[in-house]
Amino acid sequence: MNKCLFMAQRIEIAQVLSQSPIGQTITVKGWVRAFRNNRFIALNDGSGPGNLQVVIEADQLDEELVKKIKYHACLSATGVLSASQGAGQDIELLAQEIDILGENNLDEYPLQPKRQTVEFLRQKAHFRMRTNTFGAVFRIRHSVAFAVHKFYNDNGFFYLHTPIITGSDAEGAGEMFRVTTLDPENLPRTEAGPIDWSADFFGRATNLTVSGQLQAEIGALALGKVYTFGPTFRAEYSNTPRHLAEFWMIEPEMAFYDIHDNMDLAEAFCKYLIQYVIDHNYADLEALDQRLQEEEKNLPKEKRRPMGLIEQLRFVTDNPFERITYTDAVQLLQQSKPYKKGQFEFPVDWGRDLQAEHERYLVEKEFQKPVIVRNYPKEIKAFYMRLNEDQKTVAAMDVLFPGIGEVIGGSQREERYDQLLERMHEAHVPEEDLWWYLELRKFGGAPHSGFGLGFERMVQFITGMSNIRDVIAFPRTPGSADF
RNA sequence: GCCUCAGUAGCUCAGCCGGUUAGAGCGGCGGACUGUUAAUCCGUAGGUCGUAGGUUCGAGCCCUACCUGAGGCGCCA
Repeated sequence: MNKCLFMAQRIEIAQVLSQSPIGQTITVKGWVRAFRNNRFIALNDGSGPGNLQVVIEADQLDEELVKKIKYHACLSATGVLSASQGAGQDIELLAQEIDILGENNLDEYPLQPKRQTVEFLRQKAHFRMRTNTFGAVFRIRHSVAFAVHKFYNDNGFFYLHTPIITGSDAEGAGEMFRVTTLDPENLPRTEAGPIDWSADFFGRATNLTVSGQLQAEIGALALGKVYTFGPTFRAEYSNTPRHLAEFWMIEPEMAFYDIHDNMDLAEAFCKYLIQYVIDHNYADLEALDQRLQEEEKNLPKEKRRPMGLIEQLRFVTDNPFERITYTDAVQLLQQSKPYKKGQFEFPVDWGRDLQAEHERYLVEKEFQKPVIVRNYPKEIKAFYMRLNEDQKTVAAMDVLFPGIGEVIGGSQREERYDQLLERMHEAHVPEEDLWWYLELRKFGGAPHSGFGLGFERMVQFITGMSNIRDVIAFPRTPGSADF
């Protein structure tokens, strides 16, 4: 833990616990997690999962002040750090001075010092970060975000900010949110009747981005290796524990990378993020691991996770991802037990997309580790993916993780002008909208690849949180945009 | 968007076959407590049973619609 220069006359509890400056007089500030026996305060300031025990002499403090030491009240404590006489902790602060910084009214405060459901806490998003679980989740989320930048910076990538408002709606990545300043009560019309978007702010119809990929390709074909990391918006009515209307996505794009280079990068990237959290947030992981184990105690064995959280993370970093082609995956599925027993709800045929149940079988039963499926039929994939020599498949790849499914989708891009144009026509993508995308191929194009990683899905996997709404501070989902 | 399940005190839940005044634990409030670890002990308050209709002598319980939440599916990251 580095010393912070901007400490506002206090020392952070994470630093106290890691350095144990016994004998020194220090000031800590934080929120009360428990007040026991009129004497012991468990104080947490969010700097880490650990609490500092603050010991008071109640008869030496003002009675009114002691009454204000309540659950989740905020206070400042100054005293001498000492070895603890109690069994539960090594050190404690013998307080000489206590200042209440923010009182709490427990009569109306919704949180309680006990296990509360994530569904309840989600409705109290302004308080939930004060709990052990969400504190751990959001410290880890920060670490993953930081590790993203560190990984790419250390590997020679340039961070490219792609636009959040975009005029292109030709990407086919889902329904978009319209951005407009027009008055919905009084929309300008052309003489023929439709809405006149040329009268809108940008002189054209605009939307929130569903992907920065097409713009990232511009960067890759000039800077070599770039990545984007920003918010992404999908106006899909997706009501699942794995979807958000507003989420964060990381999209690296690399010149001269083929599909295999792309898969190598994707695997190394996933492993790096996980390893970074193991190295920097181990105590938070332990807390989440323990929470999951307690939660699963009451479940029947077959519903429990096959591994503990940390065990599973290590398993992913220590083993190569399985790599198979779509064609092999279909064969494997057709030879599988659930297929033969008719246990799959959806058919498995070459040319159909793999369903969630099929992906789960591959990842959780067949291989029991992350799987990268590549070379999908061109009909079920996007127009910009590179056509393979068989003329039937494209150089697409999906990285599938246990529990959360697809965490990465990517491809080698079609760099051949004529091929791309043909695919655009087949997919009914208007070429006049993407004239610049086509020109990239016309003027000094290059083979290149890239992928998109769903940031929250990765955080979900690393923290073990089962609902994606619990790994983003303020989730946006259909019908819900509170806070 | 489709399907399934749930909604009873602040939270988590029980409530039999439709039958008197709806219960528990935790939390809150009042008090005790100087070595506690989700502290403990004593006392106490707290409910329009999601909403609106309906069936019935009688509805927390049955029926219909709606709202909210969760899970599954589709779409995907």
